[in-house]
Amino acid sequence: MSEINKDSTEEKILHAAQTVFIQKGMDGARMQEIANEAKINKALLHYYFRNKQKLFEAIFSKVFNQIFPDIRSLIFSEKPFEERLGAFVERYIDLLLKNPFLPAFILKEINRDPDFLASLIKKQGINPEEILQMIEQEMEAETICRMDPRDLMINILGLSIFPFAARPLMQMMFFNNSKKEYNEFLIKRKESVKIFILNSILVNKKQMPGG
Amino acid sequence: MSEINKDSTEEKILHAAQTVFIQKGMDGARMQEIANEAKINKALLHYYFRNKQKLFEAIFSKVFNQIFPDIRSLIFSEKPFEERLGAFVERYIDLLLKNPFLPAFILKEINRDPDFLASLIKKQGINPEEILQMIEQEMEAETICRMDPRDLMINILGLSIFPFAARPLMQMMFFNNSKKEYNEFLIKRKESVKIFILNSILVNKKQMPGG
DNA sequence: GTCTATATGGCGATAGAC
DNA sequence: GTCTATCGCCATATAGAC
Repeated sequence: MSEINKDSTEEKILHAAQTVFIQKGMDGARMQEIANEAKINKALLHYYFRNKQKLFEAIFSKVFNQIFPDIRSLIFSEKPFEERLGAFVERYIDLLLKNPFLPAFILKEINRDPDFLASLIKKQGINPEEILQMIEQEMEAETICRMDPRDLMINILGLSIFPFAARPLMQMMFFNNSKKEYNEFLIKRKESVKIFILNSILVNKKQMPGG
Repeated sequence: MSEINKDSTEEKILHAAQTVFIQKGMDGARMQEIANEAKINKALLHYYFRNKQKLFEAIFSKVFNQIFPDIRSLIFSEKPFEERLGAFVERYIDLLLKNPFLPAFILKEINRDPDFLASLIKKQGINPEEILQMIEQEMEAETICRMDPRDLMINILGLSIFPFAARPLMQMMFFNNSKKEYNEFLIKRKESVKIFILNSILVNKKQMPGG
């Protein structure tokens, strides 16, 4: 029981590795830089994680499971669909605001090892099929427009994630490269994305920005 | 006049470098691999482009200018806004279908060198301000909902680009990792994204998937 | 467990013949 | 312009003292 220490060397390594890997990616990261960040010796990295690949996988799965949090509780509550969808968008963008580099990191590394990615998805409790079916039920009940549920899912994710993943370019093109303005813009998107989606899928209602 | 040869060594290098850089990124790419791909010697790469960074920049600007084609002609035609927007989405997704790895590549490398990115944007004829103003005029004329024009632009780009950038994950989660099905899905999105956006922004009209 | 020192290999880059 | 050979560095990884 005594070795459960949040400031343990292993924890320090994991924290440092996450910082460096997220900014530089697997290829760009250097073991020395991670060791510096953790304020330990480089050899210790190998003592704890054998090699760079293993350390990277530890970080990637950690981060991956973090960005796909248990959505189910939000998605499958008793509230009306639009409320659940709104809550999901808000919570998701909030998560990204707290971890703004995750999207670029995930997208960057998603191609590296498809098998590893597949294993992570399986380990994860989330069942995409289940969510798609739920969306289909809503369409059946005609509370939302009929469309491919996968389109809707990917639209929701894209609208939430893209502004983070493409931040440097978007900020430069549309915000005079002002970090402050772009941050405010991202916060406002918790509302505007919600409205944009609901406007598109709600049947027979037109929700306006002000109301 | 005689040295304008499309099969020149320089062309072969550029083509090979694009293939490798797009798949592996700057950090992951190896000069040797590019040389193999071009079926030339590694030393020739340095003879033509001095170093890896310069070669990468040549590829990145080439690709960058390719993915930001002269949008103006489409955006600023005489046709009604919804038609122009629809045409833009279609043409943009078509471009991505022909170059499916560009989005991931661009997003991956967008953080590397902000100054270089800025210089590319400036060199490019596109003036984002001009497009935003045009969108604002449409809102003024009440042909589309009032909202932050930058939101609309980023929504359009995100909805078009994200399914390509996040392909491995989306394909695995929602399409049983079927490449064929995902390709068909992407093609259908030329229509569904258009509908999704127009549904959301058109005032007093509700466009349905079938009509 | 943590360190110093070193092995080992790979990569970008150059020298120099042709 | 194109090649072979090689340099010099740097990054991962290991050996071994403490």
